[in-house]
Amino acid sequence: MSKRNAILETATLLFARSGFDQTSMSALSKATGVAGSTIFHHFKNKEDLFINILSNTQNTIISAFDAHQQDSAHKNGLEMVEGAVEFYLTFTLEKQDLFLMLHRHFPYQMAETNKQCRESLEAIYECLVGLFEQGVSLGIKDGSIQVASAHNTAMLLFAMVDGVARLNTYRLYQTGALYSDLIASCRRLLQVDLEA
Amino acid sequence: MSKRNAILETATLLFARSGFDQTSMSALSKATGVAGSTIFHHFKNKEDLFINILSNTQNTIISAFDAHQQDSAHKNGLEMVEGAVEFYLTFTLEKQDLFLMLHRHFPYQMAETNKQCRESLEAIYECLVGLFEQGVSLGIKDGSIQVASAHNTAMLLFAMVDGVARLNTYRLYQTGALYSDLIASCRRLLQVDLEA
DNA sequence: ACCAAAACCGACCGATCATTCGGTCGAGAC
DNA sequence: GTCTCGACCGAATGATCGGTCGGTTTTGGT
Repeated sequence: MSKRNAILETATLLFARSGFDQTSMSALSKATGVAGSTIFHHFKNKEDLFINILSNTQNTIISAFDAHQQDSAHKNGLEMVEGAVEFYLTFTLEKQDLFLMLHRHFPYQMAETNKQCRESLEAIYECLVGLFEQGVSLGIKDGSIQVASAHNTAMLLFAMVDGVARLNTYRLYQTGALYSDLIASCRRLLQVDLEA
Repeated sequence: MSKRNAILETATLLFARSGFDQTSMSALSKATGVAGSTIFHHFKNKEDLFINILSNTQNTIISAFDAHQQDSAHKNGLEMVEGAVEFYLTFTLEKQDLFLMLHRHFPYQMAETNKQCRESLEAIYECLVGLFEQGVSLGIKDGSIQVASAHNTAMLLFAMVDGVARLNTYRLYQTGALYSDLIASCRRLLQVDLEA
């Protein structure tokens, strides 16, 4: 692997586990096994390094979500949403470090001054919420879901599902036991009447 | 106000808005209007300062929640939960800085090495989730709520409500428009059948 | 009025921070 | 064979960090 990619990979891990400001460039250079100045040869500065990481993260997430949408089959919108919830939970476990990074505060702080950072974050969230929203919209059309607003409902679903994933990263609660209740709650939330 | 309290108040604001590591003691001393060493006269070190802030936060939140429980009247568990959701949203807006601080990552990071920090955070979350859980338990008894597990349901409710509040702090979405949908979603989530 | 204790301060410390600089090295172009 | 250029490195930079120290002021009890 090129040193540039090695730096990106190690930095992703360190930024996720320790945070942006808590990770020093010297710690990163040691962990990667390159000289400190080599990092600055490949990246303009520390912030630019993170922007590159975020851009990679964006690509990773978007292509994984696209792949899921093409692979998955569903007989109606409600089932599509349920599949999306399951996929999201599995994906956050699979890519724990990426979501640990996205659940931190520094990306959103940087987004307030850095345009590229904001654009990447918006693209990521548009992808995340978008998957839910597509399912909800489809469900409204085919009658499997009864809600007022597809977008607002998708946002609330996302807030709940991501909130559960986040409780995991904080290590205050074991949320594994919640997963089946979570799916059931989503179904209740989306349907006025249960048709067995 | 005593300088000690002035330091605590200013530090709460700075830690919330800029983060723990991003707030330097010299910046804090300037913002408070005291000498840098005065802070270390009142607090053992920077971490101890935050522990004191968190302890104050714990007291603030718990007494506000106790006051709400004593003041509010409700005819059944479902209404109690709805009142709790409304109260939580209002409270997070009222005490924006406190929740901005609690929505950051550094308290949970510190909790992994600092026992007092962990205990305070657990007490805070027990209070937050507890309010929802009491309502759900009551609702299960009086029949206004039909769910399997009071605790798990309360956790999911909390994850959703707090997730919406958090989206606000990230400034990626305007969540004000979500509030009425949020209440409606909670009601759907808690009831199998709607009885008008 | 006096004194001990607590509050407070400016100056200073070593460590660490992100970043820069001058230069070495090896691969590909001609 | 030599010229060029990007990858890479070790050492050094000034700034800033959390924290300490010795001494001064304020306060409250007697």
